[in-house]
Amino acid sequence: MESFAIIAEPNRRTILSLLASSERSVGEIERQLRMPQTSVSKHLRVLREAGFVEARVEAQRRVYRLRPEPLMEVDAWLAPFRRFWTAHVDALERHLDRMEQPSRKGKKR
Amino acid sequence: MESFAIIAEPNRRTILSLLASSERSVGEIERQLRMPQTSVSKHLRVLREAGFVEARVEAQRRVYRLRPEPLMEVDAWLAPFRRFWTAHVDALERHLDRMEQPSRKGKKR
DNA sequence: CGGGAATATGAACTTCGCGGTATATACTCC
DNA sequence: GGAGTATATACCGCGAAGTTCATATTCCCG
Repeated sequence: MESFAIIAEPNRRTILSLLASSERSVGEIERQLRMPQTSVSKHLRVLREAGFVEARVEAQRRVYRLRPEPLMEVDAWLAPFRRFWTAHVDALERHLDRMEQPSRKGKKR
Repeated sequence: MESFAIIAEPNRRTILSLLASSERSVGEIERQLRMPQTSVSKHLRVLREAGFVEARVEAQRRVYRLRPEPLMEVDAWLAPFRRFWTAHVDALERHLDRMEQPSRKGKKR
């Protein structure tokens, strides 16, 4: 599966967000997110195969942690659009500036 | 459908990227991306209903242009992870620094 | 060694979205 | 008003992915 499809799944995004704060075992994820263990394991498998996470074995636990690369890709795809929406917000601000009650002539800032 | 699911579709991402440079009519998209008109129209409908694009009617053409909000949401979701991978890249760089052939003692830079 | 905890895997079922084909709607120009 | 162009919609079939239930595997410990 492909990076964008991976993060299209809400449960997987939740798992990723959880792991963003720190690494966690399957059981911890299971309990904190109140989702069935089998489901957690499968999502983790998908995430692992796509390189979003990696697992360290610790006795009978598997501790999962984030890996940065795939999300960096997503971020890279978004980059070209940022120009666009900052421009938009600027335009909106200028617009609102012109809207702003014309009684007061001395502009703030 | 939800923002992340929308951009999970490769053709839709391509359309969005195309519109990032400038607005375009359905026919222009159809030709530049070599994809069937009916398919383009459907994807545009999905994108429109999710707020990624909006259409202006111009005679018998519809000219589509980007709207920033949904992609900004995606960007916002990504934000917390940026901390994470900049930290990682830094660690990697330090690691590579230590790896770097120890014969030469005077560091470059 | 046997039982229990932690995690993974497999199978069956269901839902959903995409692609394709056919058709409808809307506008323009003669 | 009829032909042609531009775009949208409806219906269908198929495959992919998610959920659940059952079971397998691995490890710990008394």
